[in-house]
Amino acid sequence: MKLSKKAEYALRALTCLGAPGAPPVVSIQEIADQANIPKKFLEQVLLALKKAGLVHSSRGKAGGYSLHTAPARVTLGDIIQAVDGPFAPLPCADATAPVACPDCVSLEHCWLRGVMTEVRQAVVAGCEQFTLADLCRRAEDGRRRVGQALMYEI
Amino acid sequence: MKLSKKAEYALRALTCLGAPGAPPVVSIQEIADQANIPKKFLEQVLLALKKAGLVHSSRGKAGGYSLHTAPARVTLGDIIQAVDGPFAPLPCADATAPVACPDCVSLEHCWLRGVMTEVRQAVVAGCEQFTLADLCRRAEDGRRRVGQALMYEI
DNA sequence: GTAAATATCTACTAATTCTATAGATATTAA
DNA sequence: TTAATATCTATAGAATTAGTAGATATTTAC
Repeated sequence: MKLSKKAEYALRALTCLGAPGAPPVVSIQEIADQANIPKKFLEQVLLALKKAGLVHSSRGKAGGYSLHTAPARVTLGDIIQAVDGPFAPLPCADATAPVACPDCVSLEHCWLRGVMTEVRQAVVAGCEQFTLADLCRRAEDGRRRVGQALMYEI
Repeated sequence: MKLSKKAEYALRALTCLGAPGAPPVVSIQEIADQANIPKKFLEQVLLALKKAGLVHSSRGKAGGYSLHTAPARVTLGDIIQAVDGPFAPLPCADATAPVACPDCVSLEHCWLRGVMTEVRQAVVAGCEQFTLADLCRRAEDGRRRVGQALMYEI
């Protein structure tokens, strides 16, 4: 129940791309600078976001990243799961590919499975309340109060 | 977003203590055997549960552990937080002792704090749907279908 | 009062996961 | 052809989680 650095960086990077006035394409280096993220680590984060279809990339000179989906259609849950993998308190409570836990003889008889499935759903619902558009708006509000230098303040 | 072994063992141990027909006091050794938990690790789990006021212990011959609170008044959230610490996606979104995150200049200006606070509340709500009594009932149902040997099947 | 069974405490080791870095390669535009 | 960029694979370092070891304190029964 703790936000990973990967997820934190993903949120910062995406709000960077979705910030009002942001250029249409932003390089890894620029994102790393603005959002205060180790560049090589950010690479991996952006790759994951790309794999999940959240960003688009272009190579070569003047290349970089841009949002692939409208900020209002991307939820906080989408972002976290893109970099950290699916929410699943137990292997048997995974939404799409449930498998039996090591100590269990079968999925069906696990007495925690139903419980953990509902917990997962609650987490997902909690994360789907918020869209990237919300995050960008909040980040912008924060910047207005504190100054442009703090783009990367989470 | 993954249940720790500590939490898993805590759930098994407590359902062990709260099982219908369980003796009023159960030793660590007996819990470890019934619930298939490494004994020395279980020690630490039970100490944490005791510190959180969920179980009571007695030493000496015929000593052991018993539930301190009625199963219907203990939630899944209480149990997980007792062994894993408070739910807090970010340090600034802790329910009782919020502190600024490393990259933040202050709590107040963090644009993620409000978001993560609501996410935490959703998780807590998801975990408070279930009480230890629910878990014990589900575990008992599972045992009836599969056989007493599978007490420890999560 | 002694022995046996128990919980408690402190410390350590092992395994795993998370975070970050390194370096080579491919692509694009000027 | 060069410079700026993304991509890929591998690895190192740090932190957390999981598990183990051994000594100590407490209680009951005899």
